[in-house]
Amino acid sequence: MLKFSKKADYALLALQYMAVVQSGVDADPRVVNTKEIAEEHHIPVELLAKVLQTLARHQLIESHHKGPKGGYVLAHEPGDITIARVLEAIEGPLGLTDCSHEKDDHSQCEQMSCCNIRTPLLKIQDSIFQLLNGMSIEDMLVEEAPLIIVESLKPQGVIS
Amino acid sequence: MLKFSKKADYALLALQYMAVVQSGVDADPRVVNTKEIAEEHHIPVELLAKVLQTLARHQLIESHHKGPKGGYVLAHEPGDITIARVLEAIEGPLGLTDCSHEKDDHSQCEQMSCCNIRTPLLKIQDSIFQLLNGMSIEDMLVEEAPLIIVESLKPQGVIS
DNA sequence: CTTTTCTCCGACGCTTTCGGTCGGAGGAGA
DNA sequence: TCTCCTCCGACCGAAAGCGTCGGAGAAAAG
Repeated sequence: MLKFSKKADYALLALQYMAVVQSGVDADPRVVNTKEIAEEHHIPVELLAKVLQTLARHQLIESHHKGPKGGYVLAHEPGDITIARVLEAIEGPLGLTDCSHEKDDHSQCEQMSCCNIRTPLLKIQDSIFQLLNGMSIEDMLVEEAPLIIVESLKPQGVIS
Repeated sequence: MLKFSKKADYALLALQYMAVVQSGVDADPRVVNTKEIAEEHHIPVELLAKVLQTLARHQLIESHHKGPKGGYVLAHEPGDITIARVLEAIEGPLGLTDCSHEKDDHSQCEQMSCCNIRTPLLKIQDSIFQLLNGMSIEDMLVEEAPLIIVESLKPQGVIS
């Protein structure tokens, strides 16, 4: 449960790799193609290609030099590409429950009227969003990942 | 993405309802049966039954008075039943990535040696765990859900 | 004591989503 | 102009999740 899909994993791997190459600390900044990333990380080429297509469609990356010597380039600074944006691009709008988003047909779930756990669940959801929005591809470049502190403040007057 | 399964939703709804009934603020404490919870929340009876079976197998609830006038009772105090425990009971051990847990056959994923995003992802995972362990069924009883603050401290010397 | 009724319990089938694969379109370089 | 390499969209099989059904057991009624 709460597991990232393979596509999400591949997307993060690819973006991190592209950021490393593009920042040019090891070599010259250059465009990278699908095959290179796939072989580097031992993942199926065709599937990664589809993932990169999706990222390009959501304008997180851009395809340059279509043809030989072509490839992808990050469309934004690594610090501007948050984990939340990547996940939303790959897997659509994210939310813990079905009633998290306004449906297009304005239909609401049957349990709405008698749902007593909606509010606390939305709290958890917001916290997770905050978490995923607070970390970006840039934070994945450094060896020491940023320290994230989660603090739970109990409300006054709870049953103890 | 990151969506709870229906079964997890039903489990939380049922546990919250049981806690309310068992605490006896509105009526006398009593055991509750599957049918009552299902009708109260408009969810399929049979599916809820299976969810409650799973919860009982993991000793989060106990079945009493098998037969007429029978039902379930919480096996622990509402404050001791955390969201994380419920999710683990329903959906198995939770983790963002495949390499989160030690496999029984000690096999590790192919990307292990070239995985540069494992550490930051584990950080996020730990934060979510902290979040889910910090909230319990008890916190779902009060109207005002507990305030959860997520704070992200950037490490020193990141690329800016 | 027998019967009935109500409950919990495990196994089965269907639908949807995810993971993976294939062929086609388009552009750059030789 | 030809060839090659890249990106792009559509297709298929597999797995998990969701929902349903019938059976076993125990308590209460007669």
